[in-house]
Amino acid sequence: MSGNPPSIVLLPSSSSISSNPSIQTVTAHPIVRPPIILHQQTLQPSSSSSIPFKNVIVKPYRDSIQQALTTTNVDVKPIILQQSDNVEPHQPNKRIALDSSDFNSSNITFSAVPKSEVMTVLQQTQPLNTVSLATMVPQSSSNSASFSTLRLVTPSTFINPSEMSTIQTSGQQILLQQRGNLVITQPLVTLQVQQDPNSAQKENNSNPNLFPTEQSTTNTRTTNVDYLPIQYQRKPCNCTKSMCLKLYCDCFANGLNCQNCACLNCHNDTRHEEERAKAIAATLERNPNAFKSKMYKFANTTIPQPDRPLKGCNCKKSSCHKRYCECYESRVPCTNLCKCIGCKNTEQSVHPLNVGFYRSGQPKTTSQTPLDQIPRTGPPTETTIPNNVFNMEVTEALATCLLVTGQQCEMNQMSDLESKQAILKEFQRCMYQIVQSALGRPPTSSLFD
DNA sequence: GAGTTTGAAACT
DNA sequence: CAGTTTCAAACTC
Ligand SMILES: [Zn+2]
Ligand SMILES: [Zn+2]
Ligand SMILES: [Zn+2]
Ligand SMILES: [Zn+2]
Ligand SMILES: [Zn+2]
Ligand SMILES: [Zn+2]
Repeated sequence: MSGNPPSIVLLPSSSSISSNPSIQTVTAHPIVRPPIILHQQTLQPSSSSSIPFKNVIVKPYRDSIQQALTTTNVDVKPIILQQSDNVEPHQPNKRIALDSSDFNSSNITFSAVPKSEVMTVLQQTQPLNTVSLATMVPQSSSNSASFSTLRLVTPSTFINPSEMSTIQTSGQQILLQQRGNLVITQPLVTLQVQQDPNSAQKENNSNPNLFPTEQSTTNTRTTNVDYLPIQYQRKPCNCTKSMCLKLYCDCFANGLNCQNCACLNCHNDTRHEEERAKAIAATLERNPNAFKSKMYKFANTTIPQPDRPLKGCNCKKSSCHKRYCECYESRVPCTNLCKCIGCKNTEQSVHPLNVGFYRSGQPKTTSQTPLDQIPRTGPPTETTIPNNVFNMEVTEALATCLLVTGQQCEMNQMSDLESKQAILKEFQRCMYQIVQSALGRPPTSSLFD
């Protein structure tokens, strides 16, 4: 309820930077595979064996800091602070009645662009239904648009310097650790083109992966990713025989050029555009839906993206409870389109925290998961926040902010310690914004400090 | 890290 | 279409 949707702008509290275009990229393969939250997380009392830390290397897609990720329409539901007497402590499949009846669609906006610009941009793009775009960010923190930092709602989860987010900036690399349901992933920096007839086809290395997705147009370069405006593809492929020009290759399947991949004989790069184009055409001919999101996975789109899966799985041995299953991997329950045998991937079985993970602006769920049921290692809290707060989109935006901060640190030649502190602070700031938004709080409740 | 299992994509 | 092969990733040890 409550009339107008608040919007929250998350932008890196930029400090002074000088545009230093020459940054070299470290070529380490990102290890990113967002873990699926399981039900019976055995919460061992803080031991070595409890929730394992996984290292996630956040690595910039492109070198310079000139990146921005802007996302609109993130899911946010109005949420009432309340203690969690409502929920069974440890019942796995217990879900809270969800009434999707009325949700307050507030906006969260992450961006590496000064606030003012973001706003403008948003205004421009909104009608066009474009969500993300990349912009050059000069530097210049706008008029001290710094958001302040407050206390986090869940202090236990973060800011535990020694054990927690080991953030190291070394070279161009930021090493984070993942904990609980917070997954830091490589920030997306697929430049997602705006509808801009001219600039789209520039030769600046911006966006090599354009994909024609409409079957209508034979092979026109649609300058626009109609269906996949935001790409979550990060994982490097390891193809050896497909030349990364078949759907076997995830990079190709997601409309991306291979980058930082370990593939052999890869032709899925800008140097084989012609061949690649043919491959795309061939693939589309085989299956016109090929590059549409088969499952929900990449359904965070603005345009026609089908609201339901186009296709089901055919699992026979995995009970659809392994990541072999595309439905499970996409964190959606199996549907009647699936021809699986022995399926256990039901509405009930999907952990609430996984619901809508890959959906942008995923609004459906009003259910909450008490923080003490969120897998983590710290002590419980009485607060609850809506599910799906840390979906892929939000997480990615968060990661982008951190990355930008790290790069700024480098450019300013800050010491390691300073950098760590800065990034941690940025993390804190972002978290605060996210939580605020998750709680349905108005945006600007920021204070200067 | 090597070897196996799995199911989507490709092929016939 | 259906049946088979190929493929790269998920998984196991
Ligand atoms: Zn590949
Ligand atoms: Zn690749
Ligand atoms: Zn490749
Ligand atoms: Zn399945
Ligand atoms: Zn399924
Ligand atoms: Zn199934």
